[in-house]
Amino acid sequence: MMDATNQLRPRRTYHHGDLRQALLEAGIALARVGGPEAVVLREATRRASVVPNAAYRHFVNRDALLQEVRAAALSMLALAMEKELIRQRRRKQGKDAARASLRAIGIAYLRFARTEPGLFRTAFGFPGNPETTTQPAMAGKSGLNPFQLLSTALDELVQAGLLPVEQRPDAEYLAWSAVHGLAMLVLEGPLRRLPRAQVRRIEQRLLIMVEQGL
Amino acid sequence: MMDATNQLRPRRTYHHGDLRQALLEAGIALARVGGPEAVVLREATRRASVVPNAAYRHFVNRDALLQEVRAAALSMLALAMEKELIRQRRRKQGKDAARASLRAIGIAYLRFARTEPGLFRTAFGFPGNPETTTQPAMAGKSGLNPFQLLSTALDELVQAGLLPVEQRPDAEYLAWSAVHGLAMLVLEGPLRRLPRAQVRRIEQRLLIMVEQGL
DNA sequence: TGTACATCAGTGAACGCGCGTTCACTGATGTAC
DNA sequence: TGTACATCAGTGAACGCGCGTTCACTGATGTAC
Repeated sequence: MMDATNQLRPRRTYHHGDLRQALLEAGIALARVGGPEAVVLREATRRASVVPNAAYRHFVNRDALLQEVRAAALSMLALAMEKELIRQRRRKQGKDAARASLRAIGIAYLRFARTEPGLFRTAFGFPGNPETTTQPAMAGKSGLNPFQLLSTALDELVQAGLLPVEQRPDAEYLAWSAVHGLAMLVLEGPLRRLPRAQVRRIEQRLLIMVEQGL
Repeated sequence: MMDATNQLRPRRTYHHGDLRQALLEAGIALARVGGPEAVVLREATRRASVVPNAAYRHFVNRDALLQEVRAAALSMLALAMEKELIRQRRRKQGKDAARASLRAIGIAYLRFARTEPGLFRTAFGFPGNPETTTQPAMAGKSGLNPFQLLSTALDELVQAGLLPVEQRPDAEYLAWSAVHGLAMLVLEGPLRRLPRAQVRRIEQRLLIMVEQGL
């Protein structure tokens, strides 16, 4: 976060300095708390201590801002996945490492949904096809977005001989479905009120189910 | 649909006859086309040829109407599941029948999401805990709601010796997650643009994955 | 069987809400000479 | 180095939007005697 930029108090200068960035950060903060529908243009400008229509110097409309917030959320998830990949693969080789990769992706996804529900919903909770386009803003350090990281993990599984080549095509959709579904049910479905510990156990079992079932 | 009730043209009588039912049907029609957010009180009253506030004689507020629409959607899904159960279990016994039951639930769920996306989203696409409460309005002919039908199928699996008893608890959440996730990805996620045939193939594989993975 | 009256289910008019967005503007910045 | 002027990034005021919801009302229905 910038200090002089993304402020709530009135500016001294007439010009803001970096309004675009400030609006984006405000948008991310809003999404974090309330999901995509909370990304309200007027509120973002309020937080940047700027008049509502000033936003139009930097974004063609509200949706443009929202898309950038979404890209940022996807990028954060990619980063979290990369981190978990390193952690899970530590001291592992061959088949173990391959299994650890897929597991890491799943764990990071489910944890992101749990710890950042607003951003998760912003990333996935409304129509859009974020995963197929390759846009650096959605990626982590590796330059891969979450979907591509999953694909890579599955490729690894094939190379390690743990997934038959003929099962490889579209396998990301199977894995993704399971993990995404659980995330949604926990987030805003009937599993919302389940105790955290129970949810964690279900998560573990789900990941095993995917591994076995693929 | 009633004919004299749910009309678009002005009534002859001052009283409507069955406004409550007409509003509910209008609400379902709206949900069918545009999902939960399309269930707009004013539009429902318009369709019933009635002034907006007349709705308040029958529903305490918009949300009350929406909840009834949702219950109706869940009930329709339960009905579809019951139908598919009969179809899939035909001429099957023992283990085959048990497997067919789980399969039927999954198939019906995925088909409902595909053919009635608006109602599906109304049933599951927003916060709420519809599955745990036992409310007849959400149920099919058997009196069971979709979640309970899934539970029953899993019990059957245990009885047939296809699912270890110790794996039974919470198994519905695993199965549901997979199927729900795919439905969401197809409906408003990155799989939206996939050709129907490919989606069908993925659906088949997903159901197999669940069966194997449980 | 007829009338008086309470109850019910509609009407009519109006609110506030906060949003996204457009318009014509002005203060600040940076560049050419 | 100083000045004139174009460009840029903000301001100020206002819109229409359609919604959910409240209020005081009136026409129709059904019930008690």
